[in-house]
Amino acid sequence: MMDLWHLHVFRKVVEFKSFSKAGKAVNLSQPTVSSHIKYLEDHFGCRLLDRLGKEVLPTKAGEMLYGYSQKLLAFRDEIETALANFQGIVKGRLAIGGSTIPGGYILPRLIGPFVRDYSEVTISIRIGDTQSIINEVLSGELELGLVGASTENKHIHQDMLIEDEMKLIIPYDHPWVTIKQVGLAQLLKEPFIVREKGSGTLQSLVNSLAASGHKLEELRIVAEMGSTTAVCQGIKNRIGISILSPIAVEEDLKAGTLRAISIKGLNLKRSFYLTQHRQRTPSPLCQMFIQFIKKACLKPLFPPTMFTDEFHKPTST
Amino acid sequence: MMDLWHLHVFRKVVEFKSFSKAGKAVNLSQPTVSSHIKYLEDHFGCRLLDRLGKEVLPTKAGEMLYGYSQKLLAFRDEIETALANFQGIVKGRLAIGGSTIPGGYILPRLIGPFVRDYSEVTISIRIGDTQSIINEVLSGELELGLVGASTENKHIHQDMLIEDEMKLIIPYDHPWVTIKQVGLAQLLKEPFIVREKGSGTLQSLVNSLAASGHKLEELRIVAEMGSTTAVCQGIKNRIGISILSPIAVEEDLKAGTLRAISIKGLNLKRSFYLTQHRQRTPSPLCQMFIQFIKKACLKPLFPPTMFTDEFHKPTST
DNA sequence: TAAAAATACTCCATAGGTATTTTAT
DNA sequence: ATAAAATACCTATGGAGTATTTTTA
Repeated sequence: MMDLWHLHVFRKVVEFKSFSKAGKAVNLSQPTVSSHIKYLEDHFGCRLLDRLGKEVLPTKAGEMLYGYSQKLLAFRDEIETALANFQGIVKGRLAIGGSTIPGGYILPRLIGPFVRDYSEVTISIRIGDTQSIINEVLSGELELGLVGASTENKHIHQDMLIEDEMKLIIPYDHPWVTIKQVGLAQLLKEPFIVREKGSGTLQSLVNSLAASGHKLEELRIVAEMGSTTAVCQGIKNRIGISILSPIAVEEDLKAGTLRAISIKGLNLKRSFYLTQHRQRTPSPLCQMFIQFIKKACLKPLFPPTMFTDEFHKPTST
Repeated sequence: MMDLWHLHVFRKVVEFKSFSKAGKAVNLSQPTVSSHIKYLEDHFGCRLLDRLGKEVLPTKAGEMLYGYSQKLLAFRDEIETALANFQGIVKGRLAIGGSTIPGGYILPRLIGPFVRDYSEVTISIRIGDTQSIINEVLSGELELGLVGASTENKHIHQDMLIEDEMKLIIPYDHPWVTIKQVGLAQLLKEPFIVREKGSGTLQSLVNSLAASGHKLEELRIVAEMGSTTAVCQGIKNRIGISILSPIAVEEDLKAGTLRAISIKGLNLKRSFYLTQHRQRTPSPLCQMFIQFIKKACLKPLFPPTMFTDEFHKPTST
């Protein structure tokens, strides 16, 4: 089969008008060059070079092949450089998926500095429930996910990125705003709003309760809402209180319209995991992004003071 | 060095999503396919295919390479077909040179049927003296020439194409029009016009005279003209008579304004030769043209009756 | 005669094969 | 347990070398 090496040698012969000079140029002996040219001439079934003794000149067919060779070899070089560049260069589109909290609050905050540093990058964030995000990572539609722990799929690799501790969220004028910690027993009597079944937030709550030996049914559930925002509105309208991630209600906590307090005897910590396909090789862009956000998550995204009274003092700047 | 074969195998793996299926498709064993892919991955320094067990899918880099491979291999195929077609196909431009008579009268008549048969052909005729035509054939500017015999250049191959017999050309009212043959002795007394020095026509005349033991100076030369047309005008204006190729004055012979007669004791035959570079491979187009005009010259181009009285009778159609 | 391509031959690097192991479903 | 890729190892083709002959300026 004709290959690029033959054409490369041929090209050199045309350029040097000599077999032996071309041979020197590509570190081949003159007889080897002869055999390459012979191969091509046999392959195409026609003479490509006229050996005039003094110099070697291409025939019409040789001229055609020379022109084509130039283009073909130039294109080969283009491929080489394109792939070489691709190695290091952070460029192109990165599709990330996130469940509600990561997709709605964490990722939007993380990608800001990244896209500022790498202007040729487009990050696409897709929000969905943990399971559908994981499915899309499996299928390859998404290269990366940021979700809660998955059901241990063999093809999924997860790496803990960030810890989140849910809090009891109450209106600013709720009687408990002055209390430092509420007991679990007290909570069970309060009207309570939950996220819909299947949501990560509800799942985390169920897990936490179970860890303390309780069940969801023991709560006085007065409403079930389809989104964090809806729950939030429910709280503000005094329908009930709920357990949410402070990250999701940061605005209201800052504004003072909602307050976050801890519950004694209930571990509400949960983690979000960087989620990748175990076998698929991440693109350099993806690798760079992972590196970037891991570093970014070393310094806390959300100031620890956010949930203290200190945090609610008017800012001086 | 990366070659097209690697890319071809790689492409098949991507398409079949399998090393072994790809191997079958290109008649290679699965381990051989493995080694090809390994070569490419080493060459580019990155993983190109993710082996997911169930199927094999390209990485981002693999996708890039696949796209490029398609183009590169398509271009390779284009080259193959282009050169394959070039073999048989009569197409393109053919540069031919001719000295005065062939370039001005013979070739224009010959190429007519050829360009009619091969519509994608352009014939370019360059007229010049024999020596410059031969030089251009040597340099490759012209692929073919039609000229008188050359000075036996080693690199020139000549092949007799057509014979021409020069005649004494006289005005229609010249006293000799009724005579069948003029003797050489009579000719020497007549006012005579010659072509300029260096012209093929003059050279032929000198040669013919020499063959009969005469010299040019014995003629009563009254004028020297730079072209056949000029000589012709000179004859019509009774400046003198001349020896020319009847081919060049065909129109006047037909119209009866000039007459052509033979000269006893003077062999005025000369030949025109197809002239090629001995080492250079002629293009298929050139080969085809040569074949064509050789066949065309078997039937006389100029009717033998042209120089008889019969010829001058009014045509009935 | 000198210089360059073609030819003859020799050799070894490697493409490709078979057999087997490893890995993943 | 099965199917597919990786690995190990072997073989043989042909790419590339040296030496020589042929060709041509």
